[in-house]
Amino acid sequence: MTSTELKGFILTRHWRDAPAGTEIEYWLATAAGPRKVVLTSRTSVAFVASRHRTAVDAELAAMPGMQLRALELKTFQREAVLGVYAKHFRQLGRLARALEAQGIPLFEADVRPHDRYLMERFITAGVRVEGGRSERATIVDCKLKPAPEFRPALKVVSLDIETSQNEALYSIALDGMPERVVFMLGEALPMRTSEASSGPDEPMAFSLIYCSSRQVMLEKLNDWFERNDPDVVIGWNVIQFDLRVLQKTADNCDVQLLLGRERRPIEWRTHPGKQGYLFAPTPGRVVIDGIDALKAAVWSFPSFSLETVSQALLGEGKAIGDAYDKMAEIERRYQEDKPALARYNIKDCELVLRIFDKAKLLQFAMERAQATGLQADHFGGSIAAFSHHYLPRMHRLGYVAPNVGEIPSKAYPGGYVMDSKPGFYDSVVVLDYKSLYPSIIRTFLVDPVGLVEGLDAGDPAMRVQGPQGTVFSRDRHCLPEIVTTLWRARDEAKQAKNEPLSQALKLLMNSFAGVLGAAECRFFNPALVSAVTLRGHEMMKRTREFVEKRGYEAIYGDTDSIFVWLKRPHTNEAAHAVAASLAADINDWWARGLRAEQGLESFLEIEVDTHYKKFFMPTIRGSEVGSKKRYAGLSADATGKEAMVYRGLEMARSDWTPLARQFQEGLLSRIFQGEPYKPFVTDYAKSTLAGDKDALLIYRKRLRHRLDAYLVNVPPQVRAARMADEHNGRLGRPMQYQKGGWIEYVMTRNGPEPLEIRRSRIDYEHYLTRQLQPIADAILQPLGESFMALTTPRRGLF
DNA sequence: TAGTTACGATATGTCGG
DNA sequence: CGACATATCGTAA
Repeated sequence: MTSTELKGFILTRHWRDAPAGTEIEYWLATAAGPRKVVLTSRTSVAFVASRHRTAVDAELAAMPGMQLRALELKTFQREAVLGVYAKHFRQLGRLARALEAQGIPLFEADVRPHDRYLMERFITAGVRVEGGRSERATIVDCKLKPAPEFRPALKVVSLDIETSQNEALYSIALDGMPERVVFMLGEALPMRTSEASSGPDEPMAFSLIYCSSRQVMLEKLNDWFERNDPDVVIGWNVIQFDLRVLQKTADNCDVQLLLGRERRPIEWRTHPGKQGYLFAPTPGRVVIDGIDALKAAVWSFPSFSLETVSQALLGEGKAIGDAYDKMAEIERRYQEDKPALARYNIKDCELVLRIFDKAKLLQFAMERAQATGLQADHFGGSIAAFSHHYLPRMHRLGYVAPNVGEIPSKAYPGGYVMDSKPGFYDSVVVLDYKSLYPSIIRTFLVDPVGLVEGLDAGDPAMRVQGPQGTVFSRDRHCLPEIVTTLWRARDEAKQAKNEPLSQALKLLMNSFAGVLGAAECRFFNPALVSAVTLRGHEMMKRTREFVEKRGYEAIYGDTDSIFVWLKRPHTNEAAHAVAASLAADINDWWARGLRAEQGLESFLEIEVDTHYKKFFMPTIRGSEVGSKKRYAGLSADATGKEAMVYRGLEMARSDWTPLARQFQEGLLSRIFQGEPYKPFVTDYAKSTLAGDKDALLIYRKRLRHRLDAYLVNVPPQVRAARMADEHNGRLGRPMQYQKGGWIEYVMTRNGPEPLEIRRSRIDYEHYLTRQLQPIADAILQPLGESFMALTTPRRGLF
């Protein structure tokens, strides 16, 4: 009964309506192992405008166990509200629907009990457990308090399966915990002498367990999970493939798949928007997919296949050819060499573990959960994270949250993109505003409640004028404080070299302006988000004036950055010094100006981003007008370290061929380094035509839609994919592209042909005029040259 | 278990000559 | 045939 202090990290959360009232369940990871926290008989609350009391009373007559109470709260329309208290959370949903039919909004009826409990106590992930009754690993009716710093060591298992091409389960591998194992369908083959002597003699560091049926495999899997009891399950596409196939297999052979704690099943959900995308809530365990986690942490790779990512991060893979070779090889090993299939299977588990380690994905997921208030395996969720932070603070200012859809959707401006001045330059420095939108929110007090309060702040001195006639309260707001807290936490994380936390906080802050512009967010308001973006426009224009008054020229800028041409070549040190002093002066100028003119404290902070010793800004193709979002440069950091930078150009785009990208890189680097470039152009074209670069001709494009959804026109990648799948059909192989995906093809004299069937001759003319010439001319024309002139042998020359 | 707008390039398909 | 609109992809921030 007397509890020593227990701290935990929330792994999963759940609610259910029990006879005595709503129950909330949290699974925690603690230093002493997993604990289940159950909070019983919880009352749920929603809000309704007091003027609808009669209508609400009429509805409640048929709903026992609900109560109304007048509260000191109001809506965004500044109407007084009643609290509606329900013994069962589901009653609130029913009431909301009944009232909606009468045009009466019920506010916050969609905030789920387990989230509500946490947010109102400022808990995100780390908790301290106080009081309650303990029985073994379960704690009932305790209190949870925030313990933001608590991070337990989590037990992680990496799971991977192998199947036939039709998803018939062959084997299951589990790695990362002491009991490393592969469950294999079938029985050990008697080993032939030749195999035993020629095969690799390595000892298997895992147990290979043969199972006589899939039913047995799944039962052994269930037992393994119960015995080893991991906190976290990781894998590669693990929910959409491995767990889905395991569940399907279990359903087909009439056995239960029980991977949750207490041998509970996965509670499958489908994504409301993304067709066919599954969620796999698993009681007590967090399921983290490596691909989703990398994307959430804004890693970028040419492809997110396990092979590509392990090559990029670990310098190692285990490729056995293309997808078709891979399937054939798995089939062969299953038939002829099961130990080899097992090794292959567990090797994937190991790669995933090492990728998680290398990219610190588990730390990122935990820090993100702590920062956002979302469950650790819930990626995306910007809107939910905003609500988690905003709702409790808003309640304390006396407001209830609006419902989604109160404000009609409307277009609003985004970032300001300056017209560029095209050409080649020496010494261009880039200054950029650090976390621009969060800094605007902090400085100009942009806030949903602030906008409501600004309407009738009696004292004009308590208002801040925003763009388009908006007015914000100077002292009643939430978002600026939330941003300030996160900003400080991020500075601390940086100091402590906690990169995952710093990254998580940055992403969270940057999502705040975005969600105010998302119609699915309850705080959506075009006026509010415009107040942020238009401030940004104004800042960019004023920054430009400042820079030009100093005698420099702004040649480009995008949203939060300004490209300043120093007008003559500077040494790297000199350029960095000029940039640093410009940045300091701009920051000082904002601070003094905002204080003097509006009495605001400036959190605007411009900083030196890059010095480009050499810089190239192209024109729009076939025009003299400077391009936007496309440029290249040779950067040098403060220590003098140089790097080529490409933004938006073909070099930065995965849908251009390697031929084109290598050409652009070769040409620009020669020009930037002051090396001869004309022979390069001539030779490159010549060797392309000679077939020396045939390995570089492959286009790789995504099919973003189902193959049968391309109706209006048929782009090359779709033509290639249709050919490939017809081919697969003829061979009796499964179709690869029907639901979209990635396709690789080359351009032949008979049009695009997928890699699966390359029979026609290469269309070199296409590669010359469509891949090399546009790139060459964009670069050469400012230099008074052209691709044609350099690649057409002139008459009379020889 | 839904953050955003701004921008550019190519290929396709239609229309009028 | 070229002018033009639009579909599609991928990217910057």
